[in-house]
Amino acid sequence: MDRSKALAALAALSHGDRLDLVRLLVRAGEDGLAAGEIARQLGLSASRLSFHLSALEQGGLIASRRAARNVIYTIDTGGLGRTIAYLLNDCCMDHPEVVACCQHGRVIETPSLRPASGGQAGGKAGAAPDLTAPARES
Amino acid sequence: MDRSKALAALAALSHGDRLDLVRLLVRAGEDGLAAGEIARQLGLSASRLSFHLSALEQGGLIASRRAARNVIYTIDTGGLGRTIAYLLNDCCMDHPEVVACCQHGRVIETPSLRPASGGQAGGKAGAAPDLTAPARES
DNA sequence: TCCATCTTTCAACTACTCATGAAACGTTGA
DNA sequence: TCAACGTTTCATGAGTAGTTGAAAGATGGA
Repeated sequence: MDRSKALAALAALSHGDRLDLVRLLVRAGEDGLAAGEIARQLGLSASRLSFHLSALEQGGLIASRRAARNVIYTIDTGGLGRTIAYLLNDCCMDHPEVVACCQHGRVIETPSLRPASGGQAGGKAGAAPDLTAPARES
Repeated sequence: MDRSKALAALAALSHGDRLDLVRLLVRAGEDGLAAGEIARQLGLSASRLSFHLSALEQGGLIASRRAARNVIYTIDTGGLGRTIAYLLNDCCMDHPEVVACCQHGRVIETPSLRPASGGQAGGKAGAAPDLTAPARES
């Protein structure tokens, strides 16, 4: 992932409404949600939502497809993952403490989430040392 | 990590100069770098650097300490890790594909995951997410 | 104490992002 | 083809971030 793309993605994520939007689309899974439905759930005007959606799409974080009269938006898990990977890999250069902190945030305390999937990526669990990891405070 | 803190951190990261600054401080490790040295290496004016530094400090991504005439800035690995963890955990809800992409991005070099569309998201697939499935093209 | 060095703060300006409502565009069904 | 619906784009104004140079604050050495 190149720098400008990562910057666009980060800029897109640094807004409360758009963070909510991402969360909503992650929950929605691959079915996605129509723009109107998103606007209803987040309480946004159509034009404002469209503005946010285009920011996220330009940042490579969501994708869209037309379905009849609706435009369905879905989360782009690849783009999201690459953005986070960019931070970890390119920016933080896999700094052990950052990675550990990150893993603790993920492994410990996984609340009752239901992103529609079975379980959370067991990826790597015990790998990380304690370090400073304040874990997430929720 | 609360939402407003995460937003401040993400906003701080969504600027090229500040991303370079983070990278520089990660490299510098816990010894950190003096503001003047940072300005020299990044080719920034003193006031502009100070502006960026305060944005990063406010976002909880760096810390500072005085050493004689210099102010030494160091990366806050905890803050950085918590920010990334917030994205993964709270926002993406540990979506298997995001996590996988993220892990691959770190270990290998971000394989060519299909951006959106194709995604066979763990959506409602039911079975455990095929974490190992996507990448691994080598 | 005075001066040199390093860093931050301030004021002014530009440019951009955000928010709002109206209009335009694309699609569907009659 | 026309009307209805869902969505995006446009025009406008307000607010905020970014940039620059000058001035002020903090520290150490003579």
